Amino acid sequence: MARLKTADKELAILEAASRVFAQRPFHEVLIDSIAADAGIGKGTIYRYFETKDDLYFAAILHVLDTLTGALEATLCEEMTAPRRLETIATVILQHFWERRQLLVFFQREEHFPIRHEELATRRERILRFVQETILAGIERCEFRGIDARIGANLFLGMVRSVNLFHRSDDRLEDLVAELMGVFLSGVARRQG
Amino acid sequence: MARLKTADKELAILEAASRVFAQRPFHEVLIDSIAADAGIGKGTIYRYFETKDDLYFAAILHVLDTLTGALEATLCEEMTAPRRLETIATVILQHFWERRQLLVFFQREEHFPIRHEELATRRERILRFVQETILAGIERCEFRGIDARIGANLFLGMVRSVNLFHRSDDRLEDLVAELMGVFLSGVARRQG
DNA sequence: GACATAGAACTGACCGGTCAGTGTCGTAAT
DNA sequence: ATTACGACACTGACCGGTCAGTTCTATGTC
Repeated sequence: MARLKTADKELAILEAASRVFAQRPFHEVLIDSIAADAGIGKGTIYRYFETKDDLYFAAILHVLDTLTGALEATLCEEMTAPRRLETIATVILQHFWERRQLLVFFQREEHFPIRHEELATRRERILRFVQETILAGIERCEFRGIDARIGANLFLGMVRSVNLFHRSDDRLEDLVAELMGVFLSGVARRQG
Repeated sequence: MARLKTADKELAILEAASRVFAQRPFHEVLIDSIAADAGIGKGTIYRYFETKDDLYFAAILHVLDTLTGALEATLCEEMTAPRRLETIATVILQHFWERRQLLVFFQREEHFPIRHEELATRRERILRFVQETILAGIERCEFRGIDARIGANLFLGMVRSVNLFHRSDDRLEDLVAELMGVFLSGVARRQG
């Protein structure tokens, strides 16, 4: 293997780790598998990460940061609130579509109560994209006055759920459309 | 400890296991802790369950089955579709309110692809409560014509999310109300 | 007396983490 | 251009602790 710059190698390890950790629960993942996946020696991993826990944790942060980056890149332009939410949902799901196992990282925090703070910050950042969009929507009278924090969490809950139920022949855009339909209009039949 | 009938003891082990497994990830849970929590000897556990994996798995099924039972018990009487959904949300969240860590069991399935079938059946049963309610709602013209399967999953996604974001001073009924508001009416401001 | 249990003591597979040995690179002296 | 050297990244066989699972004895319980 060609020699990599340090930063590149760390990234390669993180990528490998998130691939492997996404597929099996922590205790079934061998450091050797991650090393193999990254195409490097086991010992090298320990030059970059103190322990298996550290690596796991760093992998989660890596995934969340990548997602945040993708969101930031897409959301810079001006849009209506509904359009913006649709974009968020699409970016999140697209980001995980091929490697959708990674989406479990969204949900695993509870198991690491010690580092909960650090993770909460990352989650918070993603949540805030949604929350601020909802707030803006309310101000611009596109949305009715709901609790933006709760609304944002409910929205992300729906996005997450897509990961659990979608079938291989479902098309991303259809699912997003259905999600947006429910979130914007609800399921109740309009009176009259 | 007083002698228990076999069935009772198996139940006691399952209760203890779900308590303990709910608090820490699999690899941090010692069989000894479960035995201690159940107030029985370690050896006895192995009279009822083959391996740690088996026990873990049985604990998940136990939790899901208990929930299903609670749902069945509550949903026997006739209700409107929205009322029925509200009841489902309340029962699920109430069921996990004090021991909400257990809800992670909902989400861990993916990591056990081997037994995925068995778990999928249990999940399916809970999903069906929602799905059938939605279908009935559509038939009775209480709901507009959405894809009931997708709708049910989105609904459960929201319910699940409540578990992740609620704060200690949030009141269950308020959260359910907000959830139902979004699911029934959406967040968009009604025109006119 | 037959059987279930507690729980301590035991065994050994397993795997996280280490480190001595092996490249690989940059530099500089010739 | 060639050689030599110091620094350090990398490797993977190996070590040692941990804990799932077993066994066994004392202690009930029926």
